[in-house]
Amino acid sequence: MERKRFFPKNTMRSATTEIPEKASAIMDAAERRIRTSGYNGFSFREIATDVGVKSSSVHHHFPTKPALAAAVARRYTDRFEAALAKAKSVEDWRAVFRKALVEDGQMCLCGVLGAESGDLPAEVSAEARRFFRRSLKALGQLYGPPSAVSRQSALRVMAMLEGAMMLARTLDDPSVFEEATRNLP
Amino acid sequence: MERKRFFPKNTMRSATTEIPEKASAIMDAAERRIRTSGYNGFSFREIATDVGVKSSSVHHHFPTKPALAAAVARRYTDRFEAALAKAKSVEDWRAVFRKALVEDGQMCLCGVLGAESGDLPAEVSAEARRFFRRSLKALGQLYGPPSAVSRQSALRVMAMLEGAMMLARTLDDPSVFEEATRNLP
DNA sequence: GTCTATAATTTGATAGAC
DNA sequence: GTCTATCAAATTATAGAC
Repeated sequence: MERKRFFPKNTMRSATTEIPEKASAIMDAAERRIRTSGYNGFSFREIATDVGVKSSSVHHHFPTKPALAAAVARRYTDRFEAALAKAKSVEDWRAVFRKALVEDGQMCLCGVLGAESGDLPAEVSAEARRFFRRSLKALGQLYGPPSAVSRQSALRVMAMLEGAMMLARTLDDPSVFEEATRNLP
Repeated sequence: MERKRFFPKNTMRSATTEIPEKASAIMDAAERRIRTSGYNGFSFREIATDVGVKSSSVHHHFPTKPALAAAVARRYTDRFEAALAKAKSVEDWRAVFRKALVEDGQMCLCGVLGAESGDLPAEVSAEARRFFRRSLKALGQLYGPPSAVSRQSALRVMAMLEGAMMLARTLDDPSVFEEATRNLP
């Protein structure tokens, strides 16, 4: 028994993202594929199959592949920042990366994009760059006011977390992540 | 004026690799492409164009795409180990990564493959795994005989170098690598 | 919004002449 | 070993009916 709706079904917005349900499902599928195979490793048809529609319907929501990937990266950055908005220590950061790796078995989306950023569409590499600029700024604040020292600490931690994730996945051994990131500065 | 040859021209071997000249040129092109765009980011036709032949000629030297990528990764590992055979400190390791990044503007081949290792052909991901296993072993020896401590040091340094490379490339700023990897343990 | 149909291109791979 | 020619499949993307 459905209750009366304040909005027609198709235009309902999720409380957090303001993105239509179907577009959200498409982005979910695309995010999973990109985090597994990279930007060049997914197709509109795969995404369509994942969601249960045809590829032309995916194009209706996202006109081009770069546009879809950029939207996914932007949402990823938003969620990442929300998850770490209240982070008090580098251990909170470590926990977010660990969770993605161990529970979801996934890489950092922007780590994957960054690795192949050599010839990514401009709008996609721009989102990857934005992710790291913002993350480094937030991470640096854990080490005091902006300075050469706090910046270096942020760079070291970010490099470590991203590198450890890639190593753990390649070696198919989560303990690699635990070992590499134990006792971060 | 050519001197007499001991081998027909086509089967001359390079002194270091024992790989025919043409196959070597194909691997050079493939390596450059993979380190820029990843495994899913290159095609036989692009490689053929780079080398100045047709794609069917590439297939003559390497029957399939996974076979070509695996051969490239194997040769990369060999060269990497040769370059670091006499390494006395972690600074030597850092120098090799820096050179690739700054002088050649390229990522670590196996770092790129590792990032998209989620659905790589088995023979390709196996080579990426082999690269890191062997590298970690060699790197650990800088920190004394095999132990939990030397293993952890190797993991930390490797994660840092790979992560710093990816960060520097994504942000298009070599100083990111310098900062992140200054004063490695 | 989703579908069918299709265009235009690219992909990995093979057959066979030279 | 390299070429031409070709294949079957997949790719991104668009037009238009419902």
